[in-house]
Amino acid sequence: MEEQSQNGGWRGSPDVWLNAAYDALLETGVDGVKIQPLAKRLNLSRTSFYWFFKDRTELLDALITQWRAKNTGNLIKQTEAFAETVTEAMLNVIDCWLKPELFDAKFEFAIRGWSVRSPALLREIQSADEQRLDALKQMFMRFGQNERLADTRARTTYLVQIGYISMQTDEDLAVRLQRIPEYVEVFTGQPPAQRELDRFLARNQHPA
Amino acid sequence: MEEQSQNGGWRGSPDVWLNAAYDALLETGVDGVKIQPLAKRLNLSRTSFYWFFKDRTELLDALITQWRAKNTGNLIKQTEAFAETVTEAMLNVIDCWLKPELFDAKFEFAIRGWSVRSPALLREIQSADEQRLDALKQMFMRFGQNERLADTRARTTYLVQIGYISMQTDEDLAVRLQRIPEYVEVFTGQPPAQRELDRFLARNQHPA
DNA sequence: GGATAAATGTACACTTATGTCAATTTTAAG
DNA sequence: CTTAAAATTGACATAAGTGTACATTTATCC
Repeated sequence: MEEQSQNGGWRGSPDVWLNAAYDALLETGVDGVKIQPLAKRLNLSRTSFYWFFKDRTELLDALITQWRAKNTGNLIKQTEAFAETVTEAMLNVIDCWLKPELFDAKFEFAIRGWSVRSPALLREIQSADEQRLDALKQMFMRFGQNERLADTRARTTYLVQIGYISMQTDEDLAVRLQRIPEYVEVFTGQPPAQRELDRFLARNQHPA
Repeated sequence: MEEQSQNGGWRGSPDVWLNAAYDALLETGVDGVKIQPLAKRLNLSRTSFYWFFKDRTELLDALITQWRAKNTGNLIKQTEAFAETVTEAMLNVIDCWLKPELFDAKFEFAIRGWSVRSPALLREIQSADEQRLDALKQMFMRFGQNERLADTRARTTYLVQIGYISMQTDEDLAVRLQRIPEYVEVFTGQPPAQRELDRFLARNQHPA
């Protein structure tokens, strides 16, 4: 009785509209998130939307809430994961850029594009940036970097990822994995040990 | 007779509309570039726009043309500027991130946000990214880096900047100058010489 | 099977945008 | 002063979106 996703039942729900909004946000930016087009895609009457949400603003707020919940928490967790060396710690962080369940890059990009027109959202993003940068900086300092260099290394690590997202490159996993050893070397100042790379590849080479 | 920017003359011109469009693009993204609001800001009748441009699309195309002309050319020029060492070369590139006349970061950000909804524009941006990354890679290789590491250093340098733009941080010149020596070290793998920094600061410390 | 709540749909009123057309005003040139 | 080109404007037609009110359909609970 719990699962009733067959046909015939009610077609709409808050989640159905929210997921459609999420898709539209990623595909076309916040200005693509409009009730009328979403209704067309869902084959639902436009107005039945208002049974689940007060208005369009409430839907947009729900999107922001969803973003808030996901990306920042996981990244910080990865900076704190166990590691013997700074290169191993770096590889833990890089997991975020390869595992979609840890960090939703397209969502992140869409939210940033949206923030141009929403000062409130911009403030939220900048607070998230600060938290993430600080977590990375602490990580570098735990491995003996002085504060200024730790700060710059944190920024480099983080900004490369934000920049990568912003470039909207769509390379496959193999290509991206190739560059990892060099990135670790540039970000941390030293090359990763082979056994660290082996461990990293072992957990990242199953694309399914 | 050449300068007639007093009051009374014709108020509109292609440039007046294009500049207003540019401002709107930077402030609110491409969806803010609408004839009606622009007309209100310019205190002009909405319809007089059509005397200068065929339609909205032509205005948007003009914006893209403007972007194309500015950012890529200057960056590549800086990667090719004279330098004795890799750190000096890096400081030449960093000029782009500090001198608005060399690289318009906000414009770049707005264009990237726009490209989510314009496949043609996305292709243009990706071509620009390739050209810029290649120029940086060549620069690192001229100073003896092997190809793979040169590629990663080029990406790091470039992506940090794209990421920085995407963060929409608004730090003042002094704060940004402080971090430069560390960035040079991370990007190139070696710290810059003091006389190189002196030269760099000399040409970047006049904010006017 | 009938009441009831959940979900959907139709009709309406309103807003904001685009682009065309036919006047009208303004400037410069003869 | 006239005229013609350059620039501006208001009226019109159209499109796409928002949200409300009210009726209708669909499932569920007794």
